[in-house]
This record gives sequence, C-alpha cells and structure tokens, in this order.
Amino acid sequence: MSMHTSLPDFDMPTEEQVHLAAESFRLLSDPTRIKILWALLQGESSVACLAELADAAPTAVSQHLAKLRLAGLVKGRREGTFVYYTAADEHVRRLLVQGLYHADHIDRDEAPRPARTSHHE
Amino acid sequence: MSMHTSLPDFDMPTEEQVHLAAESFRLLSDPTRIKILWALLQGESSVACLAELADAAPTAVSQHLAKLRLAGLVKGRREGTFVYYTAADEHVRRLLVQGLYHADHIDRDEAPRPARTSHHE
DNA sequence: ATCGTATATGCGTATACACGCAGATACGCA
DNA sequence: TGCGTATCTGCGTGTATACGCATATACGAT
Repeated sequence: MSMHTSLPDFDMPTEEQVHLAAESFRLLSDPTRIKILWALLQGESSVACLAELADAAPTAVSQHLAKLRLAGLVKGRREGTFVYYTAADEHVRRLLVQGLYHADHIDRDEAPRPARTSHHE
Repeated sequence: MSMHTSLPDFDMPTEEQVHLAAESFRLLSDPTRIKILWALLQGESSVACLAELADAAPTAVSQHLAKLRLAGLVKGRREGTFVYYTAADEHVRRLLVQGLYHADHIDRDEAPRPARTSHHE
C-alpha cells in the first residue's frame, strides 16, 4: 500500500493544457487587466476609454491589451485611429466572474498549524 | 473635448474585489500549483503524494500549499506526521475547470495589425 | 533517548513582469 | 503637404516569485 509511486490513474490534464491555463490565469492576475476585461464585458471600448475606466496610463493599457490579444482573450477592431476592443468569448466572462465571485467567498483558513507540539503548550 | 472623463456607470467591482481576484488568479498561474489543485479536486492528498503527482520536489510543493492555504484555496488536515490537503470549496473547482476548459478553446487572433496600410507591407 | 520520515522555513539566485519614458507609426483634417 | 491625436514599440528599473539547497521542527518506532 501507500504506493507513492502510483501515478495519476485519474484524468490529469496534459502539460500543454496546464501551460495554457496557467498563461490565461497569469494574464488575469493583474488588477489593471482585470478592470480592462471587466469593462470590455460591458461592451467594446477604445484604449483611451479603457485607460480612464481602469485608471491607468494609455501606454500601459495598450501593452496590456496587446498581451491579452496575443493570448486570445480580447479581439480588436480598428476604426480610423481608434481600436475598439472586445472580450474574445464567453469563457473570458465566466472565468472573470468566477474569480470576482470567488473573491467574495474566500475563507482564509490558516488552520493546520505547522505542527507545534513541544515548546510547552 | 471628448469627455473621456465619464466614469463607469455600470457596476465596476471594488478595488478590494479586484485585488482579491487578482491574487487568486496569480496563485492559479503556476503550472505546479494547477497540477496540485487538480489532484486535490480528486480528493485529499499529502505533500509527498502531491509532489509525485505534480512531478515536483516535496519542498516546493509544501511552499506552494502554504501559499494556497493562506489564500484560502486549500485546507489542511494534520494526521500524525502527514498533512492531508483538500481543495477549499467548489469555487476552486469551477475556476480551475473554466481555466483548463478555456485552454482548449483559445483562438489566438493576432488580427488587428497595428494599422498597417501604406508602407507597402 | 535516538533514528528516520514528513513537513515547514530561511536564504540566495535567476527569471519574469509592470510601469514610466521616449520615439515611431497610422489616421483625419486643414 | 504639415499638424494633432491615437495607438504601438523599445529600453531601463524596481519589484516579485519559483526553485534548489540547507536547516529546523514534529511525529512514530525501535
């Protein structure tokens, strides 16, 4: 028994899936990008407008959008000098909603003390 | 002109919500932690076992679990020298599932070229 | 009490990222 | 054509983090 050597017999995601998921989560791990994406879930918007909404510099927002676009989380539609961005799909919405909803239900349980026994107590 | 100054009249999450969500996403943005959490969704497990499943050093896994525990994503139950961890709640499952599912549907659209018109491409 | 296992902590290092600034490119208008 | 706005790109810097190693602590068995 206690075969630590027994490897996953349940369905473990592939390395590629894990890597891609990690990348998506990483892009969602920045407050500015979360604000940008949340704003985009309400409808398409331009860089400058998103900069206002997210309270960040247009340059920074542009860079964030570039990364989000390369990761396939947002799409851009150029119209003259403006580029109107939109959230890529419903997955983004669900992901973001789950994250924000989860934020309201966090139960920080620092319970299992690192095992303090001796030390008299 | 152009009143960019018009701020969100739709329901924008609070700074705290955004911060907490970002923190959760950040913890989910590491391949090793994703593997650990995925394994924990199948049931409780110890550090050493999780180290095998995630193909990582027990020390590293312990540190990851400590961070996940402080963030309220996992809970630990000590039994002798072993500490059996479990995913904190269903939110974690949904979040992780959404992320991994999303990974299978990514449509990397690098479309909106930075506006190349003339310049003879 | 001593030893071995299981887990946790501290330190050093290499890597990655966010942001600000400057410069480049594209579009609309006169 | 030239000017202004909107957006994009490159560089430098400070900060954060993952990992390996060594060490500390806790528990069970001899």
